[in-house]
Amino acid sequence: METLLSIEKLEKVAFILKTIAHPLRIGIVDLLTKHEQLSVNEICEKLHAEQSLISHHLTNMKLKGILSSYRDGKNIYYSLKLKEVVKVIECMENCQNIPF
Amino acid sequence: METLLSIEKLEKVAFILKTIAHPLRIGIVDLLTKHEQLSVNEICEKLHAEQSLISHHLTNMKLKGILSSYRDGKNIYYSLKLKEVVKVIECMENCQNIPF
DNA sequence: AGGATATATGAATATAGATTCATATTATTA
DNA sequence: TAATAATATGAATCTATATTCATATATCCT
Repeated sequence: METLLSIEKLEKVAFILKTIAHPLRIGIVDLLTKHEQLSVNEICEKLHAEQSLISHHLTNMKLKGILSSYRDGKNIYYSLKLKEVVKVIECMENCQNIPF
Repeated sequence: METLLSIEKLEKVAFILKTIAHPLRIGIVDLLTKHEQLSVNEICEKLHAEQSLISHHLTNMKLKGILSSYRDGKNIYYSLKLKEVVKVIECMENCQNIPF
């Protein structure tokens, strides 16, 4: 296949992009660029979303290497592990030509 | 909601990311950064994929403002319209820390 | 006009992802 | 140790997306 990217790399890139390509998950990344770390509850409140739903998304993003977490007492704090995703969002954020 | 991004913007960003977050579609964008324009058949061959499947993806990406196309005789040539998406892919491409 | 080539389209199916709900787990505190 | 708070988990459901297949459309060539 005559591409810059190997099939393997295509899939890796797609994998990461898919993992963030969702309004709530972008919201999570966005929050964690501004807040170093946040508890699940804080994220739920800030995004006005259900605990269970946010938890599923967080678990998933952690599993895929985008977030990390640690427990402190009753709370679990999440933070950004794969910092590169911020660039992706900034990139889109500054995009004037979004077609709508 | 206390985020950098408004809900509206979160959704726009997610919309674009979702539109490229797929191995074949990343392959298409990647090809079109190197080739100014390509016919459907050329894309099919380079990506080793079925005409109909590629056509669906192309139509979809065009609909969402990422690609444009023109007909020349029997062929239809596609090219990149929303150049910003290239940056997104480059960004991921140069990412050493992809967790796998 | 008829055949060949390139592409698009639509319906059917298959697959994956998101959301909800009920409940489990872990830690804290009275 | 019982009650509460924070989070996770799993199954069920809902929704969206991808793929395939058959066929339609457009253009070109003879």
